[in-house]
Amino acid sequence: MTITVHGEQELAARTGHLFAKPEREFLCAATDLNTWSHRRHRAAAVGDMADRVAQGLTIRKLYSPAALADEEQRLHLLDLRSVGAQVRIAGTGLPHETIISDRAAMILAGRTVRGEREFTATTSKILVEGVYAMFEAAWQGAVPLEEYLTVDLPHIDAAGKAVLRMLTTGLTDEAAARRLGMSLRTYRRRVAEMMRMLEAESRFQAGVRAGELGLTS
Amino acid sequence: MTITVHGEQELAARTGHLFAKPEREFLCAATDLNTWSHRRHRAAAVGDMADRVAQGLTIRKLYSPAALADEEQRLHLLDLRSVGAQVRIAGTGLPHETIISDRAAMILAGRTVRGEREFTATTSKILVEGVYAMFEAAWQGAVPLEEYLTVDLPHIDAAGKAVLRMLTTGLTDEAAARRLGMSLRTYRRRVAEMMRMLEAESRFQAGVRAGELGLTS
DNA sequence: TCACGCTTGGCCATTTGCTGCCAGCGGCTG
DNA sequence: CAGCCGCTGGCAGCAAATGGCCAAGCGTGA
Repeated sequence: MTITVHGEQELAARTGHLFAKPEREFLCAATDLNTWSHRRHRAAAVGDMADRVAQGLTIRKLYSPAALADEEQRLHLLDLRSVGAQVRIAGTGLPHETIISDRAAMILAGRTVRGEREFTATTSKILVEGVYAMFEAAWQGAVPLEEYLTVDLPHIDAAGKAVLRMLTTGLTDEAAARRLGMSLRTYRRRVAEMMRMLEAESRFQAGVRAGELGLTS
Repeated sequence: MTITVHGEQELAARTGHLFAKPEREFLCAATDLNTWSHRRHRAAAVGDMADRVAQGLTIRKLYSPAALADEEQRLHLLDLRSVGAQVRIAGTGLPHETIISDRAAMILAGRTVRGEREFTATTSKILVEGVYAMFEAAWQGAVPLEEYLTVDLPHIDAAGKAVLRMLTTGLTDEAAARRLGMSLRTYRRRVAEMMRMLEAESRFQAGVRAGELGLTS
C-alpha cells in the first residue's frame, strides 16, 4: 500500500492507525523540530515518550544541524535524550522528512502544495526496507547529540588552530614554535592551553580528541 | 508512477528507458558489487562510465564494507575511481540496493521471491527526494574509498588495541604499563610500534590519526 | 606620567618519553 | 641436547616536554 495525501489532517485520517502505536521502534529523520510537530505539543510528546521508552519502545531521531539553531530546540533535544530517545545529528541537511514505525510503515513528507503538505505513506516492504537501510547508514555516520554538543565546546580561534596544525605535523615544539614565529615558551603555553581545552592529560589523548572531533581538518 | 516488478528482465523491459541514459547524476547504493552487475559486464561498464563522466555525468556509488571483501571487487572499485566515479564506503551494511537516476527515477531492490528478484521502481517525486536525502546523509557519513583503504592499513591486534586504549586514557607510560601488567620497556616498545603503524612522529600526531581513523572506539 | 594587568621570552629544574644494550627465559628445530 | 630466535625486563643516556619564576615590554585608564 502506497498512498499520497495532502495535509496533516488527511494524513492522520487515512494513516493514523499505522503510526499511532509503534510497539518496537519509531524512527524519525527531519531537518529540525518544526517539521513534524508544533511547539505547543512537544512537551506533552516528551512525557508520552518516556512512558513508551520505559515499555521497551526504541525511539531514534535523526536531525540536521539546523535542529540546534536555537536554544529551544536544543533543550528539547536534550529532553528527548533524558527520556531515553536516541538522538543523532547528521552532517548534512535532511530536507525531506521520514518516519518509520515498527519497520512496517513509513511516511515521507514532500513539499507544500497549495498550502497543504504533501505526504507519501507506504507499507510496501521494499520501500520501507530500502529507506530503513538508508536511515541506518545515515544513522551510523551521524554524531550522537551529546558528542555533537561537545564539538561546540572547544571553540578554537585562529591562533589555536595554528597550534593544532603544528602539533599535527609531528614537529618538535622548538621547530613548531620557530615555524609560528614565537618563542618556545609561548608555544608551550599555547599547547598547554590547548590541552586544557581538549581536557587531555597527554598529547596522545589530546590528539585523539582533536581527531575524533574533526578539529584537524 | 510506482511499480513492482519481478526479475531483472522485467525490470529492464518496463523501466529500462528511465535508467538507461542518466544525464546529470547516477547514484547507486549496494552491499557489494554483485548486487547489480555480473562479473563479466563490469569491465565494459567501466569503459562506458569513463565516457559518460567525461561528458559531465556525476556517478556516486555507496557500498558497504562487504564490497571490499575480495581483491577483485577492490580492484574494480579502484577502477571506478580511476574513471572519475565517486566511491564511498558506509559504516554499515546496505542490504537493500538503491539506484537513483538524475534524481527523477529510482529503483529499490527487495528480496528474491521464488527465484526472481523483486524491485520497486518509481518516479514519485516524494519518494525519490526522500530517499535521495537519505542517500545524501549516508554519503556524508561514509568514508571515501581511498581513505577507507587507508584505514585497513594499520591492522591492530588485541595487544595493540590494549595499548591504544591505555594511550587514550592519558596515563603516564609507567602507570599504563603497570595497568597492562607489563614492564615499562615493553610497553614503550609497543607504543613505538604503534607509532610506526600510525606513521606518526609525535604522540599528538599519532593520537590525531587514531582518532580520525576511528581506532579508539 | 604612573600604575596595573597581561603577554612574551629566557632560563632552569623536573618529569616523561625514546631507544640502545644486555641478560635471561621459553619455545622450536635439527 | 644444543643452538637459535623472539620476547621480556632492567638499566642508562639522552631528547623532548612541562611548567615555574622573573624580567621586559606593551596597552590602557586614572
